[in-house]
Amino acid sequence: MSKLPVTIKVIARQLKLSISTVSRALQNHPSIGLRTRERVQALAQRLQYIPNQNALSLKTNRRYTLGVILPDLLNPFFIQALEGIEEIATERGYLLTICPSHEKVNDEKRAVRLLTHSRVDGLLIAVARTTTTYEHLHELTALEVPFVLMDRPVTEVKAPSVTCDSRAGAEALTNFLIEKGFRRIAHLQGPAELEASGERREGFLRAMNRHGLPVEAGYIQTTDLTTPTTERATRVLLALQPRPEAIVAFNDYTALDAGRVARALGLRINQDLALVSFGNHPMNAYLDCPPLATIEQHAYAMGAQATGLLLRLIESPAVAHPPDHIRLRPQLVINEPREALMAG
Amino acid sequence: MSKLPVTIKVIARQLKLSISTVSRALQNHPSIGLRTRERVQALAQRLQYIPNQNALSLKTNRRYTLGVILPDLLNPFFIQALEGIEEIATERGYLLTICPSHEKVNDEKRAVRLLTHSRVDGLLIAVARTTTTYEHLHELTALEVPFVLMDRPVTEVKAPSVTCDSRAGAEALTNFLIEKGFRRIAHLQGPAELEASGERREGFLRAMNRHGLPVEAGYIQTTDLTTPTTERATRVLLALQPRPEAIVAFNDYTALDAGRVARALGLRINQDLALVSFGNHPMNAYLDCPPLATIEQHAYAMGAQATGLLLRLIESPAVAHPPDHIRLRPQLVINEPREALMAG
DNA sequence: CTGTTAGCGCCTTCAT
DNA sequence: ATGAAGGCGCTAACAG
Repeated sequence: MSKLPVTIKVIARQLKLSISTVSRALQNHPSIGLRTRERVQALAQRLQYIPNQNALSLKTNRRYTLGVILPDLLNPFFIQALEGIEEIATERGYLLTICPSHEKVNDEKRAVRLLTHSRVDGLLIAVARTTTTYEHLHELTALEVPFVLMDRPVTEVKAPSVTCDSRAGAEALTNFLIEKGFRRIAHLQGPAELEASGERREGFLRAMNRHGLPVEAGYIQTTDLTTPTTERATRVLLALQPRPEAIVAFNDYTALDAGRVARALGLRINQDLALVSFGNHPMNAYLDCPPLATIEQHAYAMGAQATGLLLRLIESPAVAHPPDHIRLRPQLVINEPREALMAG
Repeated sequence: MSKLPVTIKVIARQLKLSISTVSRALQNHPSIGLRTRERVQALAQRLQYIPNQNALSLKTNRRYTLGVILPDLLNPFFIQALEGIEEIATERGYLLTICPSHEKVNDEKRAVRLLTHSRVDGLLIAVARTTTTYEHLHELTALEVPFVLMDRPVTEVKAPSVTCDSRAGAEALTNFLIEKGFRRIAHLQGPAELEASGERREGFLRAMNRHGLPVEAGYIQTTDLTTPTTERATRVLLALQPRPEAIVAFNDYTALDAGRVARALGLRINQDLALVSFGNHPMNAYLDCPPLATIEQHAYAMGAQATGLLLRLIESPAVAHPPDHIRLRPQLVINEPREALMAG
């Protein structure tokens, strides 16, 4: 019932030419007569000939496709990264096969396996939060499948990476608060399994130390990034004596959750309690009371650079690449209070 | 320099077996001796043999990959759809190749071409806002490439589709306002090129008519969905005499932009002016003043159902499929005022 | 200028 | 129970 596929063989038969002549004609090979070439191309056009990528790939071992493993598509950070990836990949003629890992190691391992089997030319991976064993990545190394790690650094794995310096970001946020005159600054840190949690805490502590400011007992609370936990942690912070004047939150969501709790307790945000955070979440633009400052981590640039790196690995495997580690400089973004806009 | 790939040929040579024996052994073909099978599988394991999907695809004409063309990845609606797609695709063993069209016809056409060439098994497409010619889709039909349209209905193209009944949604929103006691209700409609714009306006008008309510002159304003235009349109609406008591906005962003303008003019949201909208945007959960009500369009379900449909087309092409058109029932979501949470 | 041949990796008759 | 041969669609020497 289904139409038989149009191949160069079909074209050759119809034109009473050999298969190779047709092949060359389609590639504008110089040795083919103009006359013949035109006949071939005309028929190919008419028959809507489409070269079979599977056959080409079989020969060249190239799919012109990159595999992308991302932990969470609902997180705009990774979507922005994806956009950066897409920009470069498209520009270079590559397609993207995307696998969400849902922050689960198992899904991540499955994705690595599937993508390897499907013979993508290389992989871009932001490891899941729960990934603590790395055989699947070591296996990629063993198989010599090029891959680049993004966002979440994995010191244990020898592979190029593009990450953002969380420590510097946290330090910048804290400095910002200190310069604004805040002294009793607390930190809502992320879960231990995220390397970023430790880095941000370090940045926070460093800024405090450098300014000779003490971190009061209990001023560092932990959240697993779910709303209830963040709310609980915030209540703990705000019940401390003396009460913190400002909080460096793990990310924008954390800051919002904390802000809600604070207001429920009757505190005025940015007066009684200042909040700063990580992420520069697009939704901030729509909030009446976004975090006072937030850190832009350049997800887009991260994706783009990782893709550039990967394509270099793929397209010139001859060169011995010292495992590149690109470290992006985070950027402090100060959110203008909404009042400015109200005036307009 | 690069390791030569492990193929069944390599295994055969090492084991002094024929290629076909190895092939069969790996597939647990019954006619292979247990002893041989074990030796083959053991070596394959040790050598990290990975079957070459390109070779398989060449024979079977199956990539176990679906192409997905989405207009805008930064729009959570499409990401939710993507999650639905991914759920079903993964469950059925398919990978996804994703191409953003950035709401541009040209990117969309390019994507269709690339995906067709790469021989994906089928396509899921939400057409770009600017798509008004459909040769690229008709071509898919001609090539007998299975595809399913999502979200944005294209009456001109004969293909299965999964969409959400925008008209019913707008009607529900308007009814909600009327039941709340609002009478002077305005509408901020979307751009003409979106079929959804017309549908939502119709739903709005129908609800008004059914309740015998007039739509005052100028009570329908248009926005291209950018913030400045929405702000301008809102100013126009709010300058009208009599001033609208409520606005049915095209989507949540529109409602937020409108709300900001209203407050800048000194109006109290949900008292002097009620706002309802489309989208059930996740950010609503973090807003102090989300739209009073919004329409959930079941992006996730849409993606999942479209994928189910597509896989049916792919896996049983024999059956003559009457072009299915699944129409999802939109759902009215009433946003609780934030005060409730403040109490907690 | 064009045709013949071989081969990419794998599966699948058909022989043995 | 195993091997040999052909073919999926295409390209690229190698012949003429």
